[in-house]
Amino acid sequence: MRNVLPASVKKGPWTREEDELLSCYIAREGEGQWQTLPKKAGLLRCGKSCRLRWMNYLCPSVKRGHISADEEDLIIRLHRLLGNRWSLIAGRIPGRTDNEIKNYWNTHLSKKLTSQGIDPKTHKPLSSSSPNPNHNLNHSSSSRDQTKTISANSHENISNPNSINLNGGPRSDDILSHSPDDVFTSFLDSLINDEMCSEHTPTA
DNA sequence: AAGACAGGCAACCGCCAGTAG
DNA sequence: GCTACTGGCGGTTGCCTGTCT
Repeated sequence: MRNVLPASVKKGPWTREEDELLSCYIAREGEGQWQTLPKKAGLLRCGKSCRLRWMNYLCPSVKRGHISADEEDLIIRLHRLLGNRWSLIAGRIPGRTDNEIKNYWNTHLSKKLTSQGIDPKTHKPLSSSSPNPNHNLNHSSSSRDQTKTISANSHENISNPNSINLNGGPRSDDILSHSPDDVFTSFLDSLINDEMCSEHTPTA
């Protein structure tokens, strides 16, 4: 049986007391063990709810408040590269959570792009409806598939360094000496750099 | 002043991948 | 190899608040 919660489990907005209980417990015991955490911390919440609350609101590294123009620009660029991979996008923007970015995209940026005549899904002009399958990542596939594609590419690059465009990106010997996560991070950096270069130096 | 409406955001839900037994 | 469990993710919902009529 999965997701069978006791009838007493609480839902809805968190109270200040609950926040304090959760924060104190994690400060004392650390993160993790989310399934058993609520009971140990004296909370009537499910583990998932505790994790979400911590990750999106209580974690000290979370930066709350207005998203700057630079951050907004970065979100748009990353979304163009990654699609709806909010956790990946959030990972590139310090202090911002996937949920916050997802909400900001859905409430602000998608409308902003639409008002500029840009399809927020494909980042192409709304007038040209035919998607280009070779443009960066394949937006027609599901977001999870996109992750697989990106990951597959990045791992392929480990075994075959010649297949990666290293212009401005990581050197092949760096790739081989780094963990897969580092490789992916470097790969993403190179994609972003390429993106910015191509935007400022249009090709013939 | 009050009801209707829309926008923003916190939180929930369901699915999937990884992993331990 | 199979099963159950856990953590993580993206999509979606629904409440709260501000604005409009």
